[in-house]
Amino acid sequence: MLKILKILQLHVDYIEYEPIEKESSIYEEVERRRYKIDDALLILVSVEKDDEEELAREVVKDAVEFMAKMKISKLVVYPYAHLSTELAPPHKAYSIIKKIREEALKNVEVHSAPFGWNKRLVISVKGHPLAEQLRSYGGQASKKEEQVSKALLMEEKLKPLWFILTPEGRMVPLEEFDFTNHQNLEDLARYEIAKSRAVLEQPPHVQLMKKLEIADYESGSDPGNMRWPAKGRLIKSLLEQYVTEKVIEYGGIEVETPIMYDMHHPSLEKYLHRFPARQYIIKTEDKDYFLRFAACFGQFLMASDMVISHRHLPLWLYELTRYSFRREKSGELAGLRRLRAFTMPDVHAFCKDIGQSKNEMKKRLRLSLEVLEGVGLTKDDLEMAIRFTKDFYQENRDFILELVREFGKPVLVEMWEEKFFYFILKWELNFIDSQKKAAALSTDQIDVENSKQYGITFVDEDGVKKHPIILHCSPSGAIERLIYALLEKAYMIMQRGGKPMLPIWLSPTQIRIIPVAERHLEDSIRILKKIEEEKIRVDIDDREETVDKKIKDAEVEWIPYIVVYGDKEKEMGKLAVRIRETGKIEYMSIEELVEKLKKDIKDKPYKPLPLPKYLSKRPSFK
RNA sequence: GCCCCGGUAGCUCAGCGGGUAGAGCGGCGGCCUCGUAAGCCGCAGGUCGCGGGUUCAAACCCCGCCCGGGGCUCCA
Repeated sequence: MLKILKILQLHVDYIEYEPIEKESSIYEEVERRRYKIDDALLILVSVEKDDEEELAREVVKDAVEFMAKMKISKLVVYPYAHLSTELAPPHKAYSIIKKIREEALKNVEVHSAPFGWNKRLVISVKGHPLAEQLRSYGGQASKKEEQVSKALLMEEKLKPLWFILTPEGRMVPLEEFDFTNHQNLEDLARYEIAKSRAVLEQPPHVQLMKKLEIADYESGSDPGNMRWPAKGRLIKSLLEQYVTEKVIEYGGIEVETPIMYDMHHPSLEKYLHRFPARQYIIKTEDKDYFLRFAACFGQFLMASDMVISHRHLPLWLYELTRYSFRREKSGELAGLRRLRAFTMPDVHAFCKDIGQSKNEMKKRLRLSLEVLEGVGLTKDDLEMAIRFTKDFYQENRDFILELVREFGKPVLVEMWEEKFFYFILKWELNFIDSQKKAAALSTDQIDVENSKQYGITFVDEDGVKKHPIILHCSPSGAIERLIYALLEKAYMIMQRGGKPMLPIWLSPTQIRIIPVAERHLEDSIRILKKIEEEKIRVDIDDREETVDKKIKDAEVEWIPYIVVYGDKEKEMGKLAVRIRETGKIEYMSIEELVEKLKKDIKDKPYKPLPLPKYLSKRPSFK
């Protein structure tokens, strides 16, 4: 059994203590009053039985280094017995604490809380990730320092192994894989492991989302909560509808659940504590609530009240959350890539056993690939990552390989020695953006714990109540992130000299009609009405501007089809259609144009244009 | 949360060794009725992110805060 000196190290806004009464046979003389120290590093020291005095130097060295890094000038040494059940005798503890103080005094301003007293203690810990750390010193190596931060405790134990798994079934250690022709996969691996970044400019999609009037920041709200003007709302709404339709097509059952939950609900409390991310908290007179950060709670609470038979399984419950909230640290927010309020389609599959869950997972990967493809992202735009435990891999090699084959390209593998969250396997499809950053879109995972936590059961063939296995899948990832990916993709096309555009079914205006002169307006309106009847979003630039100007404005809006209508067309009985994709002008009848568009759109959802059809009547959201 | 960069007209930005604000685009008005990426002329429009300080004087210097970006950290 190795003994280590335990220290809880806290970066505090302030600490305030007041000696109340003597508590130990050994104590220091001290004036009984309130002591307050601002902006300091507080070390709560607990000395255990076999701790050595030499450790004091190490403790101080470590603290001083940290203080220099964080620009903290004051150190508060606070004897704190409560970190251990095997305390050293008071005289020994006191001498080690004195030693720490002496060592520290050589380098920094030291404040010492008195030893041997019961004290009233008030602290305010700063909110950054390094503000709270449990440190241990000593042990056999006498050096190995351990950094554990609350909910992430488990993660420390975990030493992931990285591989690339090819569709042929080769499991290649990362450093041995030849990334030629797999640039994006290499970028993903680097992003996941090395976390290398060297970008200074703002993500390109941010400028595009503003310019195209899709989304913008809203300073009147919390950062990471966007505003969505008409065109953005339309695109988002179409995507929401599309994903929902696809899930229902695959057998999903759509439900809706509340966006806020009781902080102290027994099932939720446990789950909440396993999540390091911070929540939005809503305080009311009698209770505190948190805003959901996923659809899980509502669906699990619902499922726990359902009467489910093995005959009903697999059962897919689906909800599209508008919104899910995560109060991400401010420095992590980025345009539409990472938000504090986001729209998340989430479909859970309740399965009878592992066999069934594997089967469902394969279907869901197919669903996800279909959804992303429908949105305009192909496998060339995506890289897959799979994470699983060693045990699961050894027992399920074939299954894992099937997933890789479905994707059809080598994938990044992260293998854990042991399970640490609630899932044993998880895959994601990642988009690599123009800055080489990876963002997860679709994902699915096998959860073997939560049905117990939430008391979700089904009655099996043998009449026994059992806990199902739960799959958590978002077939598209956050809708906002989908838009981010589309805009980043368009930007990359632009960089290569191509013309950026959105998929035609998502383009707010699909056809713009430009009358050459005022006398062509009447005919143009007739054409507009005819096209509109076919459920196509069409508008008309009736402003008093030159044709050139109107063309330019339509191009800047990425409108896929621009129709110029003047004397020539009137005479010919055909439309001059400028096609964005090819850059060519083709002559065709209204019917031919409609036909062409319908071919583009296929079975994708349609919504009418939520803006005035006459550009002269249309305000700008800029 | 910390470190770095930025915030000036609706938008994009210039001005910043201190001396009471500029351009282009957009908007409005007028002329032009126009043929596939910006027609011409004129006008209006600004608490210089917010608050405090230094100064005879602050967009400019100092402090605090807010918003955006990047990095660190993290991503259930």
